[in-house]
This record gives sequence, C-alpha cells and structure tokens, in this order.
Amino acid sequence: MATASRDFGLPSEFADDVLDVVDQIPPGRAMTYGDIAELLGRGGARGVGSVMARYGSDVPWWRVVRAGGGFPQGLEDEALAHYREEGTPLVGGPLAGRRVDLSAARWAGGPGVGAG
DNA sequence: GGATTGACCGGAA
DNA sequence: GTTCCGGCCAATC
Repeated sequence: MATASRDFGLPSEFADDVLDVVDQIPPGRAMTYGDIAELLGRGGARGVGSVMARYGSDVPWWRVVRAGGGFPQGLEDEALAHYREEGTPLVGGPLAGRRVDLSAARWAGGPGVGAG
C-alpha cells in the first residue's frame, strides 16, 4: 500500500506513508500533525510537518492542521479557502474561521487506515 | 557523518 | 490571548 498514485519515489517510506494518510482524509474533515504521526506510530508532529513541507503539494495538505485546529504556517489563507468550499467545520463559523473545529472535523483515520 | 532548517507540541508566565 | 522555552523528528546542504 502506500504507493497507489505516486510513482516519483520518495526519500523514505515514512514520507510515503504520511502522504498516504493525508490523502485518505475525506473532505470536510481534518487531522493534526500529531495524530498522523501517532497513527503511523513513528515520526512525530515535527517529522510529519517536515515531509508535508516538501511533498505535501501532492496531497490535500489543508486537511492537516496543527494541534488545536490552527492552519499551516504561511498557508492560512490558502487553507481557509479550501475549508470554505469543502464545508469544513470552523470555530465561530465560516465567517470567523481562523481555526478548525476539531470537535466536529477531527478524523481518526476511517476503517481501513492504520493498523485497524 | 555534522550542522542547520522547518507546514510541530506541550507547558509556563 | 500572547510570548518564551525545551523536546521531538525528518529533510536538506
């Protein structure tokens, strides 16, 4: 697994795995860097972020947020635009949106993802 | 292999 | 709510 639509070879299986999980996040949902790292069982919030910074362009990176629902550094506006069109639950509503409402958007890796 | 960077996390003031 | 600090890990030069 972890190699379905990407064939440009990644520097490590970790990177490939991270992108794979992010790609599994359904629209209108979101996950935190720490959650992805924990779902994989390795890496870490920092490790996930590092991979995303280089290869996140190939996956719906906006569905990945920081702990608490914050947006990726330097892409706040980009992410916000995607949440509005996907209908992702935002704190205070789509007009106040500055954070994702993880209490409603948090995705724990649906059935078939991770170790099960 | 060493040093530096970066889309992070949690705690405290 | 904002700011400062240490810890954590992977990619890059």
